[in-house]
Amino acid sequence: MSVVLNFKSHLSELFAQALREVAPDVAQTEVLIERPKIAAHGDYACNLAMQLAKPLRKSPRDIAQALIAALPASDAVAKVEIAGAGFINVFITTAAKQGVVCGVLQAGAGYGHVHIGAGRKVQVEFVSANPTGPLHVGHGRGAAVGDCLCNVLHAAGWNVTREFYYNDAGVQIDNLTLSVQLRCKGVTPDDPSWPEAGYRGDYIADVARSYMAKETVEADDQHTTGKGDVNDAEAIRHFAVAYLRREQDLDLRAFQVEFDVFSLESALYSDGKVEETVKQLIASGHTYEQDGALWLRTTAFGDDKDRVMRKTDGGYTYFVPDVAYHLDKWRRGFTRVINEQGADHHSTITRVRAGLQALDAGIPRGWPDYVLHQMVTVLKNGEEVKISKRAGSYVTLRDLIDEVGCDATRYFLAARHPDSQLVFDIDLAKSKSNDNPVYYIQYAHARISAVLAQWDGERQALLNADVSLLNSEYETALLQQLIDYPQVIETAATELAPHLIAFYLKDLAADFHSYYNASRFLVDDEATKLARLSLICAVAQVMRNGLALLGVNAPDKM
RNA sequence: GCGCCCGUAGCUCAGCUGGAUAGAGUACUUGGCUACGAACCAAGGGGUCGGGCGUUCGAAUCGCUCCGGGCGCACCA
Repeated sequence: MSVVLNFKSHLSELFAQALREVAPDVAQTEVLIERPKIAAHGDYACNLAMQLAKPLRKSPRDIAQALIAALPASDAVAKVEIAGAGFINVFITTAAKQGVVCGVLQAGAGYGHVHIGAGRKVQVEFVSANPTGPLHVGHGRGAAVGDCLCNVLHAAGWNVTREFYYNDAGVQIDNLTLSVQLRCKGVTPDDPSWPEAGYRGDYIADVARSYMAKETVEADDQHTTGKGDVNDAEAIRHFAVAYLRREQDLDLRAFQVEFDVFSLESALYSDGKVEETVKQLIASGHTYEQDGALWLRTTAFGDDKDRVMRKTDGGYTYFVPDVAYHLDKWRRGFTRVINEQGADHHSTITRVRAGLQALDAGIPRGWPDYVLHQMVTVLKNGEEVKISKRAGSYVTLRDLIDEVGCDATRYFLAARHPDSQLVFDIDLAKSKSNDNPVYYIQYAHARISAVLAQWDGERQALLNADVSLLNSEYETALLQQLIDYPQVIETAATELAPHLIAFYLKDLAADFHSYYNASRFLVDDEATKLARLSLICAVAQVMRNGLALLGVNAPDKM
């Protein structure tokens, strides 16, 4: 008997065959296999008969009857029945389900990986904060969601590149330079002369102090030393950017997020890529001069108004290097790019895509993809927290990591649908109790580790356990969870919804805790003991795999 | 005013490309450690899925509309 590890696709194939025989005319109909919510409705259900009722002008139940008669035999299928309006419910044999234990133990860390990506390249750009201050909670959400998404895509068979884009040029950096310079001169933000757009956080003073003390900072393998000259704006700019990039790098390291590539906006200028993009846009005929500025006719590509490319002062708006940057991504061979960013930047989507279309470079209309996360509100003692000492006007990612730890921060920031606003409750994330889902999941893993540690056998023996002994309701539920895991990864990857992993793990942990309370593992009967241990060993493996996708530790003790 | 996102139990949220009786956690009420870790488990109450109309055999899910909340509408990023 061959081991079936993906029942959904297996059944889908069986029904497709039956369909070709029963109704060749509509054999193109997509076969959907779903998991019913109620156990009495079987393990899998197919609604094909109901879909075909109209085109075939027959009753769903008659069609279901015919489909069942034509269904090829399979070792994995125990029973097929018609229910309700014409659902076809399929029951999987327990033997086939029990096979998953061996499957998990053999595949190990690779269990759950699927191949929908087929090794294709995908670039995920996330965080991409301006080097003008420490990372804030919003960047944290971007980091958690983006990193988890990358892990999920990798597990789904994609060849992933993580990229961070630094906007180290432009007006924001001018403001940063000015702010640091003023601090060097001893001017503080409460002084009346402090500019409206200036940065007010305490960290600006740190940068100024470090620059004046001629310290050396290291960022991206480059060493930058403060010149100590209050009047050299260029030196201050250079130093401030390096200083803050290092600071952000340290924030990311503390959050255990790593990038493959860092791209700099300034490099797009020095490499001539911005100029080249402008020339190409002009050549494509979608630009015009008006009021002393150069405009791009983005309205021709779905934007609600045209955009300025070159300002009257001769500088380019951020939009031009953005287009140049994305053209560069395309030329690097990324036919798929996903930009993860805060929803407050959503207006750039239309603009960047319009700019790329205007280039006539053969880039598809909907390229690149976007995942936008909504805003984060931080709550403490039931009240919203809006400021931090260091940054002044916002809560930093570092504040959260220091207060609740890396694991809990990552979990909470990744465990929500990106589309919904997030309330980060510091008290909840900190609580080492049953109301904290992170500990709930980690505790399940630690419990399994503790049981296995007390068992004096060889792990290898678990591979030969008689899994046919696993047939209690608790065991059946866990087997089904293990079977579902690859499907969860597939859905999370196609929907770009990493939060599904977090919910899955909570469900898996819940089923395990129930099992734990209802049964003993280290029993006298050797066969029973091995069977149960092999199951919980497989559960622990899947927990490790899933937690790794979230970037959360799976501790053996806590 | 225009665009994007959201509205599901008191609170925080799931609900996969429409499916059968809408689910968790938390809070509240009860019960379970001389048993592998009680950071756990079991049981109970709690809902016009924001309102309305439509499409469909079938809608929390799709479409339209209204109400409410967030974000964005720069020659800032």
